[in-house]
Amino acid sequence: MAENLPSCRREFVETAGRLCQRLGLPRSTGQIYGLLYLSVRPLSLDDISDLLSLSKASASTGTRQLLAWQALKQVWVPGDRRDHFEAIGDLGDLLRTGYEKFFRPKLERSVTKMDQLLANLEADRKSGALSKEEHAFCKVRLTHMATMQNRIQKVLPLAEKFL
Amino acid sequence: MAENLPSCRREFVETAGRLCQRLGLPRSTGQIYGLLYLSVRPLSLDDISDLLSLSKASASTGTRQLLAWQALKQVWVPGDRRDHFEAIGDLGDLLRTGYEKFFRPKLERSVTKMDQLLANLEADRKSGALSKEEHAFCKVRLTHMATMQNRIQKVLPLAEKFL
DNA sequence: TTATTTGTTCAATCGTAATTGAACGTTCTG
DNA sequence: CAGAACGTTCAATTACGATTGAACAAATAA
Repeated sequence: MAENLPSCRREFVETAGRLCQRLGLPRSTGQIYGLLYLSVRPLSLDDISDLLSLSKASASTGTRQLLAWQALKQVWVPGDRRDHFEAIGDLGDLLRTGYEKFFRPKLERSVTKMDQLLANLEADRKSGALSKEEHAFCKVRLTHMATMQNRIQKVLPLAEKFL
Repeated sequence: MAENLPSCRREFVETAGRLCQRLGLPRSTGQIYGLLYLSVRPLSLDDISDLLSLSKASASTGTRQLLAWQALKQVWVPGDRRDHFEAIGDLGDLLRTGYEKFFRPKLERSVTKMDQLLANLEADRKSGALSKEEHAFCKVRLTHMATMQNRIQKVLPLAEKFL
């Protein structure tokens, strides 16, 4: 069933799959997006699982994930009862959404975490778990890290706007 | 042997470990860096594996990895035959090095890959594997992706300088 | 020299998460 | 209505890579 893709699309699918894999995401998800990114017409779940030699279960979970990331949209194909999927081509939007949904919340949580750590540092000093010297050293290091966090939080939205 | 760390350091180690894990790197590597980042004095492999309840093998591979990333330096402690390790505190440098060693080569390879894909696209057109319509569509999509690559390549060095 | 300490390497183990097949509920069709 | 088509869910399997213990080599000490 599979392997009837033109070589450029096959290669693209493979590359997209490996990219996702390296980012810690399921390979199949990347393959699905790659397949649809170079597809003139929307594809059904069956098309996807056939062309990629994936189980329909994988195709289903993968497409739902991609829909949640707004990387795909569902389109209706007249005369076919099945769901069909189309890649959203604007990669800039995709990256922006990814930043908003994925990175930014994580960065904000990390700032909260840093506050906790600094509070903990003072508590440890008071309880005697840290000597004066240790306390001073840790404080320098942690505040350095905190300023780095702030810079990242400032520069990312700018970079994001540029894309 | 383990568990005699002040709570702020313990928490920091845990956080650093989880961060690395989420980035697709070994948790132990993050733990090691976290431990040393808040350590006033250099630690030996035995110290590390004791304090983190890790095998010496993990400590060894982790420290060597971190040395390669220039996240640690090796220091000599008089009167002790063992290697000792110290965290390099400048996180800006760490990120810059990480970009140079990790991201940039990958980005450059991705540009080469894109050239291959575009060449492949033409070949598929000539061989008839792609219709004129398909060829045009894929070309639009791939060139869009190529411009995105270029933008990323331009903005990252700037962001990097800001940190 | 032999014994001990130290660090690395490698096959085996373990944990985690992706993938699958089967069972399910729902919606359409005849 | 019965039956088929479609998509989802979930337990079981599988694949991958981090971690480990043991064997090893190199350097030191006795």
